[in-house]
Amino acid sequence: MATIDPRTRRKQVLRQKILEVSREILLAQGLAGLTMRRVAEAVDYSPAAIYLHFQSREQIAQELCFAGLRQLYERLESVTAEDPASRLSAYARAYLEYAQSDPETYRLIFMADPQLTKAVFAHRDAGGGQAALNLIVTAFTDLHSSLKRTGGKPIEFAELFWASLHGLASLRIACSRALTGDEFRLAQLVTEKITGTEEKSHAKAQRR
Amino acid sequence: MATIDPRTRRKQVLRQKILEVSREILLAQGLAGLTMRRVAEAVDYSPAAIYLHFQSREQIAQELCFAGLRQLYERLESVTAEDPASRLSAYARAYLEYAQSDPETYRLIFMADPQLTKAVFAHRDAGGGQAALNLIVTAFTDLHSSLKRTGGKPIEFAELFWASLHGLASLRIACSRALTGDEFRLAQLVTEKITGTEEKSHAKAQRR
DNA sequence: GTCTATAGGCTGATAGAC
DNA sequence: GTCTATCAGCCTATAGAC
Repeated sequence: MATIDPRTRRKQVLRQKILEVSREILLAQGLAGLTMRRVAEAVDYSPAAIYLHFQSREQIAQELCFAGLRQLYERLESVTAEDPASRLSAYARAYLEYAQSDPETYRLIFMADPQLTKAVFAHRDAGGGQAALNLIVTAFTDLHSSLKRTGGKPIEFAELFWASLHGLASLRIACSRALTGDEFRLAQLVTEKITGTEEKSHAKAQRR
Repeated sequence: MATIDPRTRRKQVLRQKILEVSREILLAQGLAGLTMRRVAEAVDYSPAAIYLHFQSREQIAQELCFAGLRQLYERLESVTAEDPASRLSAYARAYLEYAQSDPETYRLIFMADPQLTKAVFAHRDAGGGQAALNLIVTAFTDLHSSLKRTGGKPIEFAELFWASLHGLASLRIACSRALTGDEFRLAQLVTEKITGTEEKSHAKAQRR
């Protein structure tokens, strides 16, 4: 498995470098600014050389999405709170922090191009998308069993939670003026509402 | 005010027709497919003629956004329920129905291009964006006074409500597979959670 | 007002020399 | 592997004839 062949290695390094500069270009200029020519110029090769490592511009975009979803998953996975409600509260914060940290990748994954989004979600295993949602579903399962609730499936609550966070993140990205409130506060609020933990959270807010 | 001059009239008619075909092209091919050449071909004029009615492609896109926001506002405004919680429930449905009825315009307004979104929200008066949010803010004001609640400002609840609906609508548009649940049901659920009217709504669900 | 023609760009992707 | 050169196409916007 370990490829020590220097030639293969150099190729992998260049491939990685292409992805790195692509992410920088994406961040600075958006998807429309991500052109093969610009990528080539940034890694100091000719445009044709890029095609030795990636089949198309589309494939570069897809790999950026996968990398982004992995990062998002890592942020969620690093949450350690045991109490399910606290865990969901931390997920909310982590989710918005990710979107804020790399808004253009977030936009690429969810907003830029429906074809791309569909392709990315089609082979979910390649990214952390499904894994991330699973974390949230598990938290709601834990929450409901701890509260002995019966109404509503955890997957529904998880999707609702996710949609709310996505709404906050994407409105902020699309137009910072759209929301006058702080999205972290709004996320905390919606988490309380969906988990039904308003009373507890006031004490928690004091502790902070 | 009434311009009966036939020349002016013909000009207005053509302008309107340009917007109509633009919306059709947008729906079929997305923003990238909306080019001056295609618009010109669809109205059977030369590309140059379009510039007599619109300064640029960007301006056409903006006017489509304004028209879309007006339509969204009309749908919300036609809601008549007096009880604030029921009104919000109906707003949720109307909002999702609008997004579903014209997904590419919805995408254009909120997802396609941050510059465009910012421009549209910058002169809000031109569209129904601010007016629509005001309806929701009013409903939350009514709700809170009827419930004699003190915690949280109505504008926060309104923005949260909006963001949740936008999250549902935009995830559905970006990737129909992303949400496994029915978004109307999820919207009903989040409305109940945010308004805190879960008990009532069960009775309501029966009545339907 | 409407046309033709065109300036002046940009793009993704490939063929073929080295 | 990497290059140069290029194909084949797209685009917005404008100048100037009619």
